[in-house]
Amino acid sequence: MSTTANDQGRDEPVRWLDPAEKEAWTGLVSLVYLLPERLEAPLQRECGMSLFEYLVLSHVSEAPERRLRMSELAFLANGSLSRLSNVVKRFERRGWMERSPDPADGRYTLAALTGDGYAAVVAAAPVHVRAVREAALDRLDAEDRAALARVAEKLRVRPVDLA
Amino acid sequence: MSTTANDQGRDEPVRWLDPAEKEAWTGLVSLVYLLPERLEAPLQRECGMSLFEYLVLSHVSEAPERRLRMSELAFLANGSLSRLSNVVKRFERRGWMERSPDPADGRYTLAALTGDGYAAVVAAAPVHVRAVREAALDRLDAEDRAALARVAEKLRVRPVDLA
DNA sequence: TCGATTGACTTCAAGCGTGAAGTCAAAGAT
DNA sequence: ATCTTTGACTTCACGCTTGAAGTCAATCGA
Repeated sequence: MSTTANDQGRDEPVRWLDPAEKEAWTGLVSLVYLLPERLEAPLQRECGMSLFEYLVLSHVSEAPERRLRMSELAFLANGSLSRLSNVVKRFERRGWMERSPDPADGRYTLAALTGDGYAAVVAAAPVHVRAVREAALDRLDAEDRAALARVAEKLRVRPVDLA
Repeated sequence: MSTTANDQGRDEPVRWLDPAEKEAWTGLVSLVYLLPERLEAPLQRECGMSLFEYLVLSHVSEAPERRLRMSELAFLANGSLSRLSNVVKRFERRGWMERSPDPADGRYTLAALTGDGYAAVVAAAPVHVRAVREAALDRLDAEDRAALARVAEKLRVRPVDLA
């Protein structure tokens, strides 16, 4: 069913997409589906980790004392708490991360990088950056990149808004 | 590990991201992770289908005689053949699609919508369009939308390139 | 002081995607 | 005519995400 078809009935009329909107939308959908795989493949092949796993490790590596609260980390990595919890559990098994209650407030859990975890993300960073350049950044000019940042800012939703 | 950190060693020097590049990249990553869920939720809740499932049905509904070759459909929906095969198998079980060898060339499989399948996508279309508008299009101006289409064209990779 | 409430986080069963392995039709070579 | 090669597609085991259900710490009200 084309999203430019006629109103199919509902309380308020459906505002179908015009051609320019459809082009933008189709483009966005293709990015959403095709881009992750292109970022994942080199990371999986060369470092044995997914893009999400890389992002998690990367955010923690940049935090003070290389530790973050799980809720903050979930937000930074754009994932759910349950997804993050499963991922960090796997990292604990690999010896890459450790979890502990936050001394300041027991309701929070801190996730910290181990030495092995830090080494893994340091090794993966160049692979990731190379993939990011090849898949995206090097194919865009400054105007494109500015537009991406602008669009993302306008569309971004904080996980709290999903609750 | 920040993607703006120093070279960690490799054959050719790593071209770390500058601040503008990092902002664009961070924005793109958040789109890739957060957008699908916002499109999925209303479709799952109101129509019992995922975004990918909707896209598959939608493309077939727009094809001549509401039938397409699996390879073409996989391309249009931005998914792999094995993913599509699994999805269409589920659609067959629901009574929404049928598969048959292409009479013109037995190497190809045709996927066709049934009456029930067509009704399902017709019902889902307004839900999808509403979600697309709320999550993305209505938050962007014409310049943003043009930029999205342009960026997607530059980054788009056809599935054949992934082989 | 104590019970109720709220929010952070974990767990795990169910469902889905991936990708290697396999099947099959058509094309090409001999 | 027959065998080999190629490409389309399917299958299925494995691993991952989701989200409901549950646990636990801190806060609030009586």
